[in-house]
Amino acid sequence: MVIHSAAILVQKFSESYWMRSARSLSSVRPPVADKREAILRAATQVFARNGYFNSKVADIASAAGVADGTVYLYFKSKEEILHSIFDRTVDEAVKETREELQEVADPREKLRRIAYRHLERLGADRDLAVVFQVELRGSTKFMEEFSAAGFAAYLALIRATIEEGQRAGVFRAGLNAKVVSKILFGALDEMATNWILSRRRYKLAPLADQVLDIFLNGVSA
Amino acid sequence: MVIHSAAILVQKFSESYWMRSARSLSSVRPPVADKREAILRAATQVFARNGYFNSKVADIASAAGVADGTVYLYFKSKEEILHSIFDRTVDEAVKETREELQEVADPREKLRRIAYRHLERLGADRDLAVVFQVELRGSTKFMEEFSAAGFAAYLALIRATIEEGQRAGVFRAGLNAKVVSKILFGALDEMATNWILSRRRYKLAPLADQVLDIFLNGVSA
Amino acid sequence: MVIHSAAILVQKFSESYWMRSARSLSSVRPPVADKREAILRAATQVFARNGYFNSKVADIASAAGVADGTVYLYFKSKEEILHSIFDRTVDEAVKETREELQEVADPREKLRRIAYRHLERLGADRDLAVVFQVELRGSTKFMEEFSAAGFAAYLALIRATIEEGQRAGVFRAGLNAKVVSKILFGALDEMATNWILSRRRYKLAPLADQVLDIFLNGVSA
Amino acid sequence: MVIHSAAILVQKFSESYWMRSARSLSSVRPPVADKREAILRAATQVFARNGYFNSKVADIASAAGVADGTVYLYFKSKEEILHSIFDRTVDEAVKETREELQEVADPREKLRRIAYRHLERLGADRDLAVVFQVELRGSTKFMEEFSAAGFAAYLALIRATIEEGQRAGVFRAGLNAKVVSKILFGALDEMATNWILSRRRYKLAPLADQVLDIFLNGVSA
DNA sequence: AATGAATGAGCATTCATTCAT
DNA sequence: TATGAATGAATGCTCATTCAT
Repeated sequence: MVIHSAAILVQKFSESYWMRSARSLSSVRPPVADKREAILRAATQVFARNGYFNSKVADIASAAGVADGTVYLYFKSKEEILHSIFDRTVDEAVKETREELQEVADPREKLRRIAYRHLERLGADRDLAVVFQVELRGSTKFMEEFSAAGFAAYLALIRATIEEGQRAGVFRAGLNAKVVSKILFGALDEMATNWILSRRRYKLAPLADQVLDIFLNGVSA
Repeated sequence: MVIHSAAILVQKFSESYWMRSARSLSSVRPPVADKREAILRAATQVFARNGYFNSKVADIASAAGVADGTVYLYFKSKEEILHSIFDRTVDEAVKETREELQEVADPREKLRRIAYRHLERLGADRDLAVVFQVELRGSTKFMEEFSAAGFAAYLALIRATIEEGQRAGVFRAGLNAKVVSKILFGALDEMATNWILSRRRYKLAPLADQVLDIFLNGVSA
Repeated sequence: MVIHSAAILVQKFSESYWMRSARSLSSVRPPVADKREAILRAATQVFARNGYFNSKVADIASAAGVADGTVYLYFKSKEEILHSIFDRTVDEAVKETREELQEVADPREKLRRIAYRHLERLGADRDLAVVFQVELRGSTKFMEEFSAAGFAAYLALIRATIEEGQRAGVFRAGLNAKVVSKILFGALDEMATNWILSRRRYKLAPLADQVLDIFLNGVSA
Repeated sequence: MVIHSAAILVQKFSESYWMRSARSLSSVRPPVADKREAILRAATQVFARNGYFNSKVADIASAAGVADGTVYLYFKSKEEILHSIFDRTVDEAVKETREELQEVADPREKLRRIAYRHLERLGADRDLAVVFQVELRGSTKFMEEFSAAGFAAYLALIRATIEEGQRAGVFRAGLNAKVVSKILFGALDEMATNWILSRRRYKLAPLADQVLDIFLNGVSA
């Protein structure tokens, strides 16, 4: 009973973050993952709306519901947040695409899946799309670094599919698979960028068909 | 003789700056045009090397060989410099492309010219290419503004050629010319971006052939 | 007893900074109030010595013992600092004067108190006096804004006292109280300004007697 | 005849400023005086409307109808322009007041003339009044310098009249003439300042009567 | 882990003044 | 004398990052 009153006291404090976190470090620990996630999500939104350079870390923190300093417990710098958004998304896309490709055999169908999912992904989250199509482009250094990382893996998926098709005699053997894969990527990329910049609101993913129509026609043996 | 003395008088005055300046808009007083040009050139270089946001106006001024304040005699702001680089180049590209297209009749050949000149232009000035492929992309607002300006005119040239080819029965009539033109542009754009980001040094323009090979195959009737 | 253990728990937490801060707004966490005060004090000094326009925010910050950026945690701009100096002082003067006037009944004695305290206040802090007599005068906009604010309240005190004296038959009824109050204020103001500009060092407050001698003689019925 | 043709030639050039000025340096010379005057007038207006610190020399030049650089042919610096406005006006006021005082004998009437003319002068040129009542006050250094110059002479006129009145037994002998003269000046000064800051438009000069009513009553023997 | 007050480096822009013409 | 293009020193304010609590 008297203990109870103590418990009540404690319970009252238990609403404050530090008590919860003290309790959950070993067991639940949703805060950690949650906060990193929340910051990443908030940053995507803030970057998309204001542009990377015009976005303040304080804005991200506030949008994520954490204190300014907390951001630095999860990310080394503002730039690393941008990097992380890229990394997380590309890695996921690569993984997802890989799995999806295993379900299909026909190289043409594989490319169709890649293209469709590519646009579908971007079309599903406008803020993320803006970050990918606009904000991530504003830095040579950034693009250089990442063209060597996950992005290369993504392009490699396309390229491997092209080569597969060439070996299968479906695509013309004389084509440079590397260049060809960039052509497809560039075309899809342009669709995405235009979709973002357009004031009109339309579905992005269906454009994959038009792109593929021409592309496949163009590369077929 | 007395006339002579009058002539001398005049000759004497003809040395004063204001008389010379009337005579010499092109020779003696090139500073005006020259400085604007110099600043634009310097800015292209500085932006390409450091990125727009990391470039200081002082860097541009010093690279252009003028004082910091002088920059503001020719441009209202740092941003206007970036805009001017874009404007000048796109306007010129549109004009040049228009003229070139008049020399040819075959839509396929027209597209070939567009594509080749597109890559040739960027391949000829790496700094300018970096500004176009990287720095100009880092701002939604910027891209939105300009997609409606000179850039739209450039895309319209491609689109018009596509439509021309459709009317001539050279390209498939069922294709959406707008989308198709973006596909071509996107493919070329990706070639340019990859060229910039690559550490390897290769000729950019020749890639136009590979792009067109696939593209024309893809759209042909 | 068990209650006691609860109390202990609480006591344990009471050592953390956030609990202390709740308790110690006046003692442990004086930084907040202190820094604002320090900046205001430093600014008064810096403004008085260099003039408002020649004073750098960095000077104020350094004089206050804080970083440049800290100034902006307490004030929105350099101008707001000047405003705050004015506000704080006038508000206090009005309040103080009001209280003092309640202790007296005779309108003549009231004016004497006002005049004496007016000069005494300025005479007690030369830097503040300089800011008031010199720096605050250098802007029409500024003076217009404030003639409508606290300053009006101050002048109203004088005016009310005059009118009171008129009703009491002590001061001539025919006089325009508004103009009369400005005459007194103007005379005192000039004393203060001259005191500041003079290289001689003399007591300012005693001049109130000479001003009042003439003034009261002039307005008496 | 031939000479004539030379004369015609010369006449043609005579429209340019430098030839006119060459001719007129010895005789007409309106440009010099005119331009100095024009700049002073323009500066008064510009300072009054924007404040001294917010006024650009370029604004003054443009308002005066001369080139930026021309300003520096007549004044050493922006500050000297402000000084010159003060000097010119005070010197004139002192001279004018001196002359006016010689027409009168009665010290009371003399003060009346001083006060009336003081307010009349300021009331006649609002821009000049703003510069005097507001812009010139914003600098300790400035006020210090000038309290020792023409301004002192002006105050001395008032003081001398007071002393004259004391000797004549019209004003109380026990009063400190120096302080008394400042009281009068301060009262008038406040009238002027209030007139400027007020949005209401009323005649300034008539206020001299109310000021003098009280002042003379206050100092009379 | 979380907080947010404090820090201080960094920079675009202005504008008084100069000087070649 | 007049011009006005060019200069470059000067500074308020921002914001990523740190760190005491």
